[in-house]
Amino acid sequence: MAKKSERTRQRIIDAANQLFYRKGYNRTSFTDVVDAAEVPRGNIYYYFKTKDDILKAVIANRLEIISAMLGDWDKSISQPLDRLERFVRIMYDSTPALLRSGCPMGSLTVELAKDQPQLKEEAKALFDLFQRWLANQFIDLGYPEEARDLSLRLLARGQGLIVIAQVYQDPGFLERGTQELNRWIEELARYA
Amino acid sequence: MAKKSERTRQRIIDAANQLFYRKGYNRTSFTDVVDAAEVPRGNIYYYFKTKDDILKAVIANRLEIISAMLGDWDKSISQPLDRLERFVRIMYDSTPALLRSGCPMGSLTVELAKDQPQLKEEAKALFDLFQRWLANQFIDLGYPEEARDLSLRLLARGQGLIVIAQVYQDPGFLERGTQELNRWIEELARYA
DNA sequence: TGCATTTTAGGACTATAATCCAATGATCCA
DNA sequence: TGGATCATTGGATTATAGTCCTAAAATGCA
Repeated sequence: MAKKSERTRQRIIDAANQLFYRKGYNRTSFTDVVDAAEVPRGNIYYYFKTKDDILKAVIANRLEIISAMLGDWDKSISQPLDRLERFVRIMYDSTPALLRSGCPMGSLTVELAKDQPQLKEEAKALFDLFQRWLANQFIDLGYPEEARDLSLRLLARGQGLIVIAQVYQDPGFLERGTQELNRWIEELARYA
Repeated sequence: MAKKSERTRQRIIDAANQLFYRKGYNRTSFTDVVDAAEVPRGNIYYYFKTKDDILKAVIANRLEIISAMLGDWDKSISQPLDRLERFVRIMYDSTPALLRSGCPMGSLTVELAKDQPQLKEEAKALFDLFQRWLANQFIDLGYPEEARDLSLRLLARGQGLIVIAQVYQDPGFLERGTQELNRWIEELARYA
């Protein structure tokens, strides 16, 4: 059982993940992470050489979780239309967190895109994962040519809804916005 | 002539404004600002007691500039449809900066919204300014009831376009997106 | 011109950041 | 069981952050 150390490592990742989301990457300090993870100060360095390494591990962890989720959806939901609506629903279901801290993927990428290009590329992988999955659904829906553009448009509308809902602390706006997204998707499905 | 000191103050604001936009607020240091403004280290404290004060001055400065711009548009453009399209066009015209550093208003507010609520409220004033102006145009267009919601939707779509265009470094996506916004606005105008 | 106020100037100060180390303790296979 | 590797620990280290102070220079008005 090399499990004890594996669990410590995961505790660090989980704590960092939460902090990066709630405070932002650059405003989260090593001290914040070791305190939240309840790991002695020096120990964290055994697992991660730099703060950037922690971020990479956090992103890798998110990628795994999201991959698993999308895989589940692929298994449990047969129609592309329903899958797309499932995607929209997760936004609606996350309303409280989104109002508090924004989109975990969007806010992180926007933060890093400013002047940390390598880290931004890491974060972009989260977008890529969703984007490819969404594009596949649009292909299945009968839009092979437009799939990529449609997926980007859906992502963009989601990002915009979240930003404005957060700025104005308006859950109703998010709700109406996601409903409109569903209408848009259904329309696409109808005229496929 | 109390002008010399006024110009120094403005130099500090301009330098901070650029840096906050390009690097983000929290990653910009006092040292960055004094270096860029070419003001001796200690002197900046004569003008601003804290970094937060600088941010407030930067936001106040942006508000002035944007107010003036919107005022100009009100004067020089008679139709609400044309005014709305002027708004959309400024996004398209700013493509290079948006791809590099995102939306000056959106990225700042998203950064501060995470855990600097007072500063986030300051930044929100930028959104309010645009939002109210946009709502007025939608009122003039014949949508008094829906004006606020329409203005938020337009802001949201803009924010989404910018985020995705930046993530994927895709000016074409921004161009197509703004064109679609224009179509949407024109449709609204047609069926008013 | 002389005095009071404004502005400049550079460095000092404290706090906190990230990183690293060296000693210690636990664990595991030969 | 014993030696080697893995893991823990707290503090040391260095850099940089934001803030502040005091003295000098410049400026503007009486």
